Amino acid sequence: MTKENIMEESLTLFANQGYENTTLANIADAVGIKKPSIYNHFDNKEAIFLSVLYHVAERESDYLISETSLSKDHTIAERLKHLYCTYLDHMSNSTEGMFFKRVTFFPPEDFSDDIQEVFLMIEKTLTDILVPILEQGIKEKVIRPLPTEQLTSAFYTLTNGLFLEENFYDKEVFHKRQEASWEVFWLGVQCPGKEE
Amino acid sequence: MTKENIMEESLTLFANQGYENTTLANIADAVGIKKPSIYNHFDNKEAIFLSVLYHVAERESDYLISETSLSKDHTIAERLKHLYCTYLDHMSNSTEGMFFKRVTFFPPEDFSDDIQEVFLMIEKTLTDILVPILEQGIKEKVIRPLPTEQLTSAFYTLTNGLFLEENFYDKEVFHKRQEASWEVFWLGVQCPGKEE
DNA sequence: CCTACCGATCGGTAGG
DNA sequence: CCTACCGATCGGTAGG
Repeated sequence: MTKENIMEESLTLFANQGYENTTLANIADAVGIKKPSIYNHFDNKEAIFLSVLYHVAERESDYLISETSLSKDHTIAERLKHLYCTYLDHMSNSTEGMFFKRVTFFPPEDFSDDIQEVFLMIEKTLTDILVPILEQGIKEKVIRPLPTEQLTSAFYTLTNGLFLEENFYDKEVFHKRQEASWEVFWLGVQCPGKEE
Repeated sequence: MTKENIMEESLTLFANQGYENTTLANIADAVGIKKPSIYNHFDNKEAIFLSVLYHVAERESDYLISETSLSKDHTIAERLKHLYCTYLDHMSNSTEGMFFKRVTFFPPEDFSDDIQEVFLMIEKTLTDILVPILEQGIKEKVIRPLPTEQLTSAFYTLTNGLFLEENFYDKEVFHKRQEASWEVFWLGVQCPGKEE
């Protein structure tokens, strides 16, 4: 029970301040115990981080699979847009998203191998959701017959770009950017002659 | 002279390790002086950061103006692509680029206002270069007649996305991503019926 | 520009 | 799960 509390509070602190700026005293305070009591549950600070990292990785994969997919009676455009919006909203507004952004973009040096492993795993989960939609879109002649690798690449660049921008614009401007960038992406990806 | 050395070495350390993980002892070692001597040139650690931040901001604006523009006897496509490639290459391979990436994505809390100011200033410099090219492109019917705000927005999202991806892919994969994402952007921005 | 030093805080330990 | 404590290191100061 206490162990789960330590992990939960550590996740929040790592997400908001980063690993290096979070002290064991911060964690103990958040949990409501004294600092040395943490050592009843974890060997050291690094062990807490790794435990949190792999736990979050699992939860994120589950989340992506269950929440970002849209049933097959929606159009390709709707399914792609839904994936885009849900993924962005999750990464912007959840503690897990913040944590994941931090550790992937500026990994604490000691853990860079573990973090890369987790990153590639989650990207693979997303790719597995994305590729069937794109292939279906190409088959229906809604999406240009470009290599799927190129299409997924452009999709990831789009979402990654908005991650960064989310830090600098207020909600309203960010939402305009999100829509504007999506529209240009969609124009690029759409089959010519199919514009609405 | 020593003051400039302190700023130069601090820039490198901040770029590679981040502000919080750089100690005054690190800086002093890199410069080749003892830690207290730093206080002959700066009031405290924060003053070093702000000094570096604004100095780099100026240099970056100058760089953008002088290096990313291409003379008017190139096509719109060439000028846009050149701006894109030059900007990305600079952000990926220079110490200044690394510094910017760090501070814009996870700003040290105490400086978030200053960092936002610098980010918006540099974005404005880039907008002033970008908008005339886009307007010319629309006039020549090479670029879709979308609002320039939407076109610049998509361009920034594209570069920001790659800006981050450069951190977690090797050079080869990154270069493929850079090309793939550009092509989709260009397809979205290009006037229909003008595809090469 | 240096030596010598400060109080605060870091991750972690001893011992109950 | 706690009190009491460790050596190392942090940003910063005194004084020359």
